[in-house]
Amino acid sequence: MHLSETPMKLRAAQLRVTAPRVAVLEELTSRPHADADDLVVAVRERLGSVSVQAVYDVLRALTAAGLVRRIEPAGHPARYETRTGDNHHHVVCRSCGAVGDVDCAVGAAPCLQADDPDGFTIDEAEVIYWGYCTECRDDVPGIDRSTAPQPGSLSEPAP
Amino acid sequence: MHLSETPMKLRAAQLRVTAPRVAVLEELTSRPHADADDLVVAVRERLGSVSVQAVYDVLRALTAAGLVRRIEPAGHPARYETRTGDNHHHVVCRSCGAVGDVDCAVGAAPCLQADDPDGFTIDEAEVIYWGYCTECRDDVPGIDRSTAPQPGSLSEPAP
DNA sequence: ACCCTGTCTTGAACCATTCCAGTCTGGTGT
DNA sequence: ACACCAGACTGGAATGGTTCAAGACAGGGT
Repeated sequence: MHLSETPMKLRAAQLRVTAPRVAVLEELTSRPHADADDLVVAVRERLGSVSVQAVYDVLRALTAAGLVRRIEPAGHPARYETRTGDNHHHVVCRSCGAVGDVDCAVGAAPCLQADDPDGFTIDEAEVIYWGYCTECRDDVPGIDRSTAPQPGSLSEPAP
Repeated sequence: MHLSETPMKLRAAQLRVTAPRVAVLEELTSRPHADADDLVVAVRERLGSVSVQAVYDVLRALTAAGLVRRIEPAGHPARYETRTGDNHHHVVCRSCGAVGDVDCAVGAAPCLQADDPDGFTIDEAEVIYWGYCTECRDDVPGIDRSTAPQPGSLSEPAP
């Protein structure tokens, strides 16, 4: 995979090719689920200096163009990833905020057909799994599904 | 339903019974999915004056005790609801942020069994449906599933 | 009735993100 | 090649929801 194809992606998305954009997009490819701050640091290592706002601006442009997807887990800063278009969801560690990709076991959207959405017109379903990553489960003693803040959805099977 | 049973709920949850707590809990029962600011206003109408921090504090205590559930839709302030423990999810209006309850069509958690969560120990699955409420769909001309920012999960049925 | 723990108040800080005005530059047309 | 201009970047400041800190106060067990 040649990195030089990144500019072509930008072009294909009707976006100008600039150093910050290429840098953000490539860094994001090599480290999925990075947050804005991670990217600022990473891009600065590449280019010497970039303003925080430039990174946010780039991320907004890329998101609008559909090249990156924004994930906003409650209580954590937004994460970004380049894997777009496929129906996948995320696991988030309650402790360290680590994010992992999860393909829905059923493949795509069977339970995502909402039952009676009060007249809402639904166009997207977003699933976030909460739990603990391997490291945090080991670090924090006694963490198991029993110590979770809320019993939560999974622990209540259908009546 | 007597309002006076609210203190008993607090007691049952090992919480002290105070005016702000009773007020927050009862207001939250009568207006589900209220955000912190709504509650500050509502509680002030009842009690004359309460500090914003008291409301946040009460909400945190109630949430920790499992009496209320916190919903944090990306890009909107947190909402709170008293309906806890049952496996239900939410629809959020992209335009006005209105929130509605949705019972999963399948009843409970079939697709919520994550496939290969990278070693994560999952204890909860959170589903948020995005779309437009009845009013906003009418107000903003041309809104339909075709104008949605991202095609999203629902538009991609299983291969 | 007393005391202690936990709750409310006031005030300020926090953080991710956005807004603003100005300067610079990619890329298209001449 | 050159010039032009919409659109990107820079720096600085502001926003808004939420949380922290220190002190005054009060619920409720003893």
